[in-house]
Amino acid sequence: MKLEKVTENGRRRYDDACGAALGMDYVGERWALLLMRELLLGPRRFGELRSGLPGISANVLTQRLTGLEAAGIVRRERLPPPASAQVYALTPWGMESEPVVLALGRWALRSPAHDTSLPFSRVSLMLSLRMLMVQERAAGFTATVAFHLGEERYVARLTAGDLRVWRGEVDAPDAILAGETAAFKPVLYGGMPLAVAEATGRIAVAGNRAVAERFTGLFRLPDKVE
Amino acid sequence: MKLEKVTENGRRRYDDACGAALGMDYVGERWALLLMRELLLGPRRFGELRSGLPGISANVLTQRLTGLEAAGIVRRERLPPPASAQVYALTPWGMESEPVVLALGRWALRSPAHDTSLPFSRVSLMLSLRMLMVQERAAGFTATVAFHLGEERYVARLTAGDLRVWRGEVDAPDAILAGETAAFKPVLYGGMPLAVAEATGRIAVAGNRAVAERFTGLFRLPDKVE
DNA sequence: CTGTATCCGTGTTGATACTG
DNA sequence: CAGTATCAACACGGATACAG
Repeated sequence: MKLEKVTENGRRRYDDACGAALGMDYVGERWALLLMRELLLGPRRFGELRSGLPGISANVLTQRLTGLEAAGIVRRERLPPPASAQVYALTPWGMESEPVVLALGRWALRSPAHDTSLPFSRVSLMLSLRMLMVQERAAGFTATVAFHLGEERYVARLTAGDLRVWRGEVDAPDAILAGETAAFKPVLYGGMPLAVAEATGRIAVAGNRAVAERFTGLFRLPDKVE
Repeated sequence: MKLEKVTENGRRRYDDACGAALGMDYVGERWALLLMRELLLGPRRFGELRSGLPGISANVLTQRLTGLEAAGIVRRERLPPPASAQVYALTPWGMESEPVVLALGRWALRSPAHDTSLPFSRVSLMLSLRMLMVQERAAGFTATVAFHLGEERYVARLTAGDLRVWRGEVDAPDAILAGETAAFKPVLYGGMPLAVAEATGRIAVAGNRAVAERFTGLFRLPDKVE
């Protein structure tokens, strides 16, 4: 009987020199790529990861974190006192997986089966800015916009057509947008004017309103196929 | 008891509006992305797919083909008589997954665990040209090179920094390179001069030798991390 | 709160054998 | 060659219980 080769942990491998096959060895297990997605904007704690990955169970999350750490994609970090909590972060190579996540998202969103009403993590929302910005609309526009999503704070900075996004604070943003994740979906991807979301109280706008409105109009959900 | 939602076929979904999650619903199942890879250079028959996917079993291949067809990624086509055989092809949207495969490969090949001695399908070799061409080396170079890999024929055409690759024939290529897949790996990615592979009889060169040598030097395996 | 270690029901996977 | 049927192994998710 021919035995299939498995990894040290007993998982299945493809045994193929092709980079795509090796890539699927790493990210093809259930939850692995989404876990990496949740870390692309900065380190997260165990509980934060669980919140961003609805449906994952604690034991599976632990297994994935262990496996990705062994692969050199994730690293455990201990925050300095007094926080002194453990967080999980992507290694530099793990961070380089961002183009994979963005390309996969751009492609899949053209599926006729895409359902925008499904839940959407905060990281997904902020990552979608980089995934779905329309380059031509961004030409010649420079702006720093702070997003306050519930308790979490993110920053998006557009400079010379290059959009950077990270979790954290920023001094003197041009505008601040505050609201829950779901409130941003119609504004960024459904053609709803920012003023409407503001009038209904779902998004609060501070700072330069013109910048806020232009910024929120930079993005487009790709057309569906068929 | 809370029931988890599943697809029509009973498979697990992520139920996440994020494009990356939807993408993993489609390509995250074992073998799915590699199957798509095998179709990126043109339609293939059932048996050709099995050859390019060492280790897949017939029933799983059937399941994946059925699933990808239902998702609108793969299409069954019947060749016109006298061939009259059935082949599987990517739909236009399925073809758009190429950037995902290329990005995944570029990222994963930087893994310290990448093993170049593993098997490598013909499609993988030809796709690696698009995956790993160094743009700067291609500047100002125009060439059409035919690859004869065993029984199969591929064409790579470089024009204005843009490399196209497809399975098929071409009239009057600048050069023809003939050999087995394994013979090309050291030449394209191991720094072996084409002349050496030729001297050992592993690759036969016809046509413009200078074009052949410059062309084979356009590619580079990314540096490994750590 | 942050995990780890169980057990268990279920579905997915893949090897083998088999049919058209 | 193309695909189906069967069956065994195991990965997954849920539900605990439990440790630091």
